Amino acid sequence: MKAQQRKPEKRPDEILDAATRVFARRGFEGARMDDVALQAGLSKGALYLYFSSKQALLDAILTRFADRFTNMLSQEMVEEASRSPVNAIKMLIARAIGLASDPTITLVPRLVMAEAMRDKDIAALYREKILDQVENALSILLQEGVRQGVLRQVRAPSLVRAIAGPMIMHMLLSHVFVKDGQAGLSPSVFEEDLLDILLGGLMLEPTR
Amino acid sequence: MKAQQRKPEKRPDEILDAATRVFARRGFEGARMDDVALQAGLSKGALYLYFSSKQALLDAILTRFADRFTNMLSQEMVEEASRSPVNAIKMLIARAIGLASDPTITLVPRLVMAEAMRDKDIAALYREKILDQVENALSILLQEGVRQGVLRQVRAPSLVRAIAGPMIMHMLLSHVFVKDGQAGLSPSVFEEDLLDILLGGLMLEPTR
DNA sequence: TGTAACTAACTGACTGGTCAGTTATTAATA
DNA sequence: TATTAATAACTGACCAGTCAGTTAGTTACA
Repeated sequence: MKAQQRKPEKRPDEILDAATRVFARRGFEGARMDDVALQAGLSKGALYLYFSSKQALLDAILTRFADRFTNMLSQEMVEEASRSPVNAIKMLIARAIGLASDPTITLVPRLVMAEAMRDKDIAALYREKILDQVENALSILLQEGVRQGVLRQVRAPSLVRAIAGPMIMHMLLSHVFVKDGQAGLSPSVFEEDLLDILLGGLMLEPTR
Repeated sequence: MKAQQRKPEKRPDEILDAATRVFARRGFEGARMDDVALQAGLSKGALYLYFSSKQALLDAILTRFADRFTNMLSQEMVEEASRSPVNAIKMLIARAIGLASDPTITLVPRLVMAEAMRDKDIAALYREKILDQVENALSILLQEGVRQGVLRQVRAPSLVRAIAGPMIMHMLLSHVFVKDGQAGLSPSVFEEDLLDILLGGLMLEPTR
């Protein structure tokens, strides 16, 4: 279907989708605007009618993702926190594993991880828009759990590492460092094990 | 000091050190061979006397790191495994946190994470040379712990995610997504918390 | 209804700059 | 002097961004 026959008002989102795929595959530097255009079903020139530069495209991808992410940390979970922090953590982990297991949803986080290494601005943007949000949510859960006497008292930054870390690792092992010809760890099995470890601990008879 | 007055036999390592810094800072695609040469105190042409291409430089960086890494998973730890798997895990985590906290040592893992996204070969190399090694070591620890009745029975891939994940996250938060003007989480504090969580569990009165 | 005028959306050839890799030459040393 | 190490100037491919021109769709009017 030719470009002019599709709805022009959808063009920015179409272009961002295309750019996300291409950037994730080739990296920002390695991606060519011609490839983005091809993916979007447009000519390169047309891209510049909607975005002023390659960098602007990257910024827009991140901003769009950050906005969407905000909606993922649902209100529902925050409410559950006051009732049962442990249940809220279970919900959070289950949902996060679902997201981390999806190759499409993880495109942007993977892209960000790669680009943040060389671009302080992107790192700062992601830090503020996503990571701080996660730390904040976990901090509330933790505080409530400690108050109710059901959770161990640890520092929030440690908790972020202990919970978000396994998610990142799962994402990397599932979509980047793939063992080919071998089925990855299934989300439900991982969920079961991770809840055992994080909630109950690795040791069977804790002595600490 | 002029290039010709230094020892030529050290040149390959010097070049790899320089390339590691430049690649980690700019990314592989974004790095310029002129910058690598400048860092190494050489001209660009001289680089090509030691490495046949930019890609060869990257491969050599990874191979050298993989070789060094093998020595880090010390024999000592494997021996401790049979005596006390729990202690061995404590040692492993303490050492890994030390490594993950060091901005120089983490240069290569950070570089790899960025490049593996767009290069299947690099991903496969790192998977085989590093990640499988880690999984193997943890698997042995786990097996022994379960046999002795001190560790919970979980799948090895889940354990890799639960233990290596927080390390990666710590590395990312310490060296990539840095909150500026704010001191990061200290390694010793993180170690204390992570051992509490992983070994004893988040819940104070486990019901599972 | 048919057609002429208009315009938003798009195209693809082109340009200027960048950079991996090469080569002709020079310096150091045995 | 012969050999090894290194340089600096160069080449050619590549690509972000530009722009003159095209196309498809819309409005105005007889």
